[in-house]
Formats: sequence, C-alpha cells, structure tokens
Amino acid sequence: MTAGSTDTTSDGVHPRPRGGRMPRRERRVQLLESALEVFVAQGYHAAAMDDIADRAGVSKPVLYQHFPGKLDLYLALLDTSCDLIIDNCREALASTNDNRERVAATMKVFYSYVASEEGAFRLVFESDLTSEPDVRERVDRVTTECASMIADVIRTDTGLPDEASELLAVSLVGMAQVSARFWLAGGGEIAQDDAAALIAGLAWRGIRGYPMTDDH
Amino acid sequence: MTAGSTDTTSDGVHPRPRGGRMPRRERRVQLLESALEVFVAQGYHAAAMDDIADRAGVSKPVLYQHFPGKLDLYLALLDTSCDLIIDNCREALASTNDNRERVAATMKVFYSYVASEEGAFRLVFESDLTSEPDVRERVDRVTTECASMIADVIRTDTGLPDEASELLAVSLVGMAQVSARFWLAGGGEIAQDDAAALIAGLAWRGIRGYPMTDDH
DNA sequence: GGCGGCTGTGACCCACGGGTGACTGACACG
DNA sequence: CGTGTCAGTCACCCGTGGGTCACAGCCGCC
Repeated sequence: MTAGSTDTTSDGVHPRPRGGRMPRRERRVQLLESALEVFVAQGYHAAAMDDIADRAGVSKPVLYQHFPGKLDLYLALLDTSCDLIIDNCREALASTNDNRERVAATMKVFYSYVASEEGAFRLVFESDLTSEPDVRERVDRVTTECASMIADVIRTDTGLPDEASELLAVSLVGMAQVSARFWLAGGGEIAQDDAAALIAGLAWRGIRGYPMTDDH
Repeated sequence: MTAGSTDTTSDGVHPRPRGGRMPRRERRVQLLESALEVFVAQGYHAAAMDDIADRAGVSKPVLYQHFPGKLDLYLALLDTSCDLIIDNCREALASTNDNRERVAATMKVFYSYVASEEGAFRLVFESDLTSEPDVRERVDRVTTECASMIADVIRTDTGLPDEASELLAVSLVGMAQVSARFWLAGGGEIAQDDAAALIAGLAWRGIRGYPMTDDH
C-alpha cells in the first residue's frame, strides 16, 4: 500500500521509510490506519504512541498535532468500528421481511465483520480498555443496539414481553459474535458462508417457534 | 492513620485495619481474596500492587513474598476461575442423559457463575490482559473446553462432522456467556432461573432437531 | 535473656511511556 | 530575497507503578 518502497514489513510491524511530507488531511487518515493496525495487533495498553508514529513513518509530536491524546485516537477508531457493525446490522434486518432470511443476513454481517481484513472488530469484541467508561459504553452499545433492533422484531412478531425479547436478542448476538470469532481463529476449515449459514440455522430453529411453547 | 479504626466495612474499597500478623498460609489466601476484589473492580491494568496490598492491610513487599509478580498473582486467580466454570460445565453435562435437561443445566451453570458474589467471571469474560499470551490461552480455554465437551454430545447424538459440532457448541457457549452477562448488567428485572430457562429454551429448540434439515 | 527465624515495613530504584516545547527546513508569495 | 506558514523533528519532562533492599518488631527456645 501507499509508499513503502522498501517497506520490508516483515513480521508485523514495519517502520515506514520516514521520508516525505504530506498534506494534513492525508496524513490524518494515514495515522488512523497506522493506529488501527497497531491497536489491533497489540491492544491498547501494549501499543505505545511511539509505535504508532513509527508505523506511520513519523515522529510522535505529529500524532499529537492530529489527536489530543491516545484515548481520543483509540475512541475515534472504536467509534468507526462500532458504527460499522451497527449500521450493517440494521441494514441486514431491513433487507427483508422474511425472518428466516433476516437471521441469515444478520449472521452474515457478523461473520463478514470479523473476517474483514483490518481486524477492527478486535477493538470492539476484544478491547483491553473496558475499564475506561467511554470505551465500555461504546463496546456495550454494539451488543445493546444490535440486540435492541433484533428485539423489536422478536417482540413485534411474537408478542413476548420486552425483557424476554431483549434477552433473547442478546443471546443471538452473543452466539453470532462468539462463534464468528471462534470460526476466524480456527483458520478456515469451514468456509465463511457455510459457517454463517450453519449458525444462522441454529438461531433460526431456536427462535422461529416463539412464543408457542412446544417443548418436547 | 486513616481514621477508620473501625474498618467501616466498607462499601467498595477499604483499607483493612493493618494491624496484625498472620501465619503464612492464612495471609496468602487473604491476599488472593484482596487481589480478586481489586482485579475484579478495576481490571488488571488499573489495579496497582499497592492497591492490593492496601486492600489487604499490608505493605507491598509482603505481596512479593507470596507471589513472584503481578502477572503470576493474576494468573493464579484466573486459573481458579477458569477451572471452576469448566468443572461445573462438565458436571452439568454429566448430570443427566436427557439432552434437553443437559442444555438447561449447562445454561444454569453459566448464569450461576456470572451471578456469583465475587464476580470472578470478569477475569475470564472481561479480561483486559488478553494481549498476554498466558492470559489469552486460559481465557480461550474456557470457551474451547466447554464447547468441546458439548460438541462431543452433539457429534455423538447427531453424527454431524467435527468442525460443525464444534462451531455449534461454541455458539451455544457464546449465547450463554453473553446473555448471562447482559442479564447481570440488567439488574434483575428477570429472575436468574427464569432468564436461564428462557435462553436454555432457545438453545434447545435450536439444536434438538439436528441433523434433520427441516428448513422453513 | 539473648538469639535465630519469621512476618512485616518505609524508602528507594528505575524503566516505560504519555505528553510537550523549542527548533528546522521547505515552499509560496509579494 | 525576506518572510510567514505549516509539516516535521529532537530532546526532554515527569508521573506512574512494578519490583527490591535494608532494617524492625515479635516469637519461641535453649
């Protein structure tokens, strides 16, 4: 990508050549990219501002000319990542009126999210800064908000009470989120779409009958 | 020092009186208790060794007479917590041969675990030290191992291939884990057993039919 | 009673990393 | 060609916190 004549790259971290100047806007997005890579690879605490600056081929003060502090930088990236999945989730739910397809589409969203090249999902699902309220709030919002949209459908179509709908929805989100991460770690023994379809099937079987209590 | 001769009992943080000596064994478990409280309340990074020592009414070097370092202390607690849920999960699965009851029992285990007073589950499900391989390995082991036991049942009873069984099992674990944490955060609008039963119902409906593919 | 072995303490060391201040070098413009 | 501007750098500050050293009270025991 951009520049990187030598790049070397090698393992995971690569000091960029450190040569050229850049217009402010451009530099800013480049810094965001570098920061994302470093945060994803190392986590918030292990990532030093120096690392991010080096990664971008720039010295530390430049970073501070664009972002007031480490936390702000992190939050900017986190927000982007949170919004992405929430929006995708919303679109998936709105894409059809067939609930079986809704489940499948939503599951696909989670698997795509986790599979995306940059690994930004790690900021959301594997953040190591959950003790920071600002971070916690955003991370929780992903589950809460996705679940809330799903819960609306459940409540509407089944008449279950709010709390139950919400809890069911959260458990579907949890299922998607955890299984997708596990699938990713597994290294591709199952194709992405197959995995998503399998779990979508599980989810759909689970909720389709509500609220009729047809136990055994 | 600090007024509080009377302990005050304390709501959240309390310097213990700091008076007495203690036999080594006893001190050790007390330190573990204090460390758990602090790690649970603050997370690994925000917790200082001084905090833990203070919490136990003791000075820092005492801590180092019992544990070689902060990480070791953390890992000791983490191990305990990991083993607890894995063992409970195993017992739940072994407690019956009726799969519907198995699901219910296992779900109850997760809800009890999360509801337990000490909050030790946070070390496992909300650790902020996942960048440390030793921690990562243990945290992952919980999901992996629980899922593996569940997957055995699934594979045996349905004949599904290994990878599919494993993925289904993981998604059930994810469902349990995420929904239980959400339920806890909700603050008790639904009773623990009701919540567990609700999600167990969802899970059971999901898997009971496999491998017959009765879509729509 | 003094002496070895505990448990325990106050004070200190030092690496690490977030954040800053003073300077430089290129370029556009009048 | 001076000069303002803006990207960029080097070197530094300093709070925080993990980890350690030398010393202090208490105990039981010959």
